Amino acid sequence: MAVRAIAAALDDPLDDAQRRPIVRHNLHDAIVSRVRDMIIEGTLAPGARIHEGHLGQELGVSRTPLREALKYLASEGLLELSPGRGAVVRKFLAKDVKDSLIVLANLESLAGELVCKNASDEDIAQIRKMHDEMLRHYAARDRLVYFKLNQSIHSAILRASGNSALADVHGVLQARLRRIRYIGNESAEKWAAAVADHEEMIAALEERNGKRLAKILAAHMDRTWDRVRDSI
Amino acid sequence: MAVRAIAAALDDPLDDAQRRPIVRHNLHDAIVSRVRDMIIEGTLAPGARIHEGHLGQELGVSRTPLREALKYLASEGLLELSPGRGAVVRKFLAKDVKDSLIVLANLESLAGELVCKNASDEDIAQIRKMHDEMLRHYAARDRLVYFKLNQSIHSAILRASGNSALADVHGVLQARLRRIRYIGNESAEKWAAAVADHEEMIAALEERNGKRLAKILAAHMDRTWDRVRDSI
DNA sequence: TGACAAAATTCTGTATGCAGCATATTTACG
DNA sequence: CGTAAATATGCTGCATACAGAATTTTGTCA
Repeated sequence: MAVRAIAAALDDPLDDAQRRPIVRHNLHDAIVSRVRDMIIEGTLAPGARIHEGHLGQELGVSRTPLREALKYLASEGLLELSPGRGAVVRKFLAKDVKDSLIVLANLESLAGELVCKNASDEDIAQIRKMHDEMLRHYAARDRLVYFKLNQSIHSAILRASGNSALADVHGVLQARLRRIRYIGNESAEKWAAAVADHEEMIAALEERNGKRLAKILAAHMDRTWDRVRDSI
Repeated sequence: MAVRAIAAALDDPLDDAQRRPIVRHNLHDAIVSRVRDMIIEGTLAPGARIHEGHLGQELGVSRTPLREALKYLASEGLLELSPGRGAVVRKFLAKDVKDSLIVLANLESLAGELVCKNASDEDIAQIRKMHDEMLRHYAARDRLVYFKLNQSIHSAILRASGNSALADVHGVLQARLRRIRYIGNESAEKWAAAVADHEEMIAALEERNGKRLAKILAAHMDRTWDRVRDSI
């Protein structure tokens, strides 16, 4: 199921360094995750044409399952297919990014209201745990792990909202922007502001104040635009 | 690009009777549209397992491009992939439908505000044209053409909003629900109420009253739930 | 030297074949 | 006669091979 695959990848977005070899069972999912990560990390640069032969060799798989994975990713919007010319890594223009952030703000806002209604206490505790861990990595200025936890928190909120369609489309948009948000350098103040947003978030969530959480999430997304606009 | 393919299919959702043969150029898109239509029309029933050999033979293509199309549709959420067992037409539970409608209401609401700001006069004139034609087919009680135009109007509003990410995710959710909305029988009164909604819609659009249009679209989507809930 | 045309190369698109797994059927046994 | 094991069948997953389109290279002429 699409949702699961996306959700799984969201939990483990940017694995550092070199990759474990492709697993033998469920090759499709493995290739999809790997290529998705390569796009997000920039190994496959935006606008770059994908050479099926080379990439297949690099991953140690033949062209057939690789092509299937490429079609899958094209449907997610990470690749574009031009007939006769194969797949190209999609370039996101500034407008695409801004448009996506507007939609994300809306979706997260809705999720904020729902999660306060529908989340179990364990869900919230789990999110709080991630939040605390994220704070530790903020204190250590460990940007990569911070980023991964940040994404995981947002995904967890969406999942805990109980609306899988919502989590699904959110996952697609979040995946599209992950690279840009990752490379988007934020100054110390902006980073601090983002952390402050998260503090408010978790507070609103724990008091199950849907309206407030929705507002914070939307505003948080608005500020994200300021953080990434220069890196597009 | 995913968006284009979806948008194209939205314009021509349920072509009646027998199909033109698969075109030779751009086989991928052709197969994707055809299989998507077969799912929407119910030729491929929800829960049904897809037999690659048979379906390929029926469409006159080999398994390779067919499998690629199946992965693509799985990413759209119309199919589910289970390793070793191939693709199965996704079953939408009542909750899935309701969840999707909630998200759709939100997205269309946002689109309503945007379209009043961003649409060109020609865009609006075009939508008005579709609306008038839809009314003629309502008068003739031609449910199929009415349905197609209805869907096209919603898609056109989304496209005219100028936010492609928004139109994109809307397209995915709309595609998932198309079959259910199509078979959802509405009584004469409910159908009339839907038409009345559309009248209000077009009025709000023409006076570019974003708030009003957003409200109408959201309410329209809420009522859709009543129309389809029994047919799930 | 630059531009155009033709040939050669490379890459994509599709079909086919085979291995392995899942399922259906048969057979053996309680 | 029912249940479980064993066998047989069928289907999916993957690799490879080939045809045709796209691109690059080479050659020729102005």
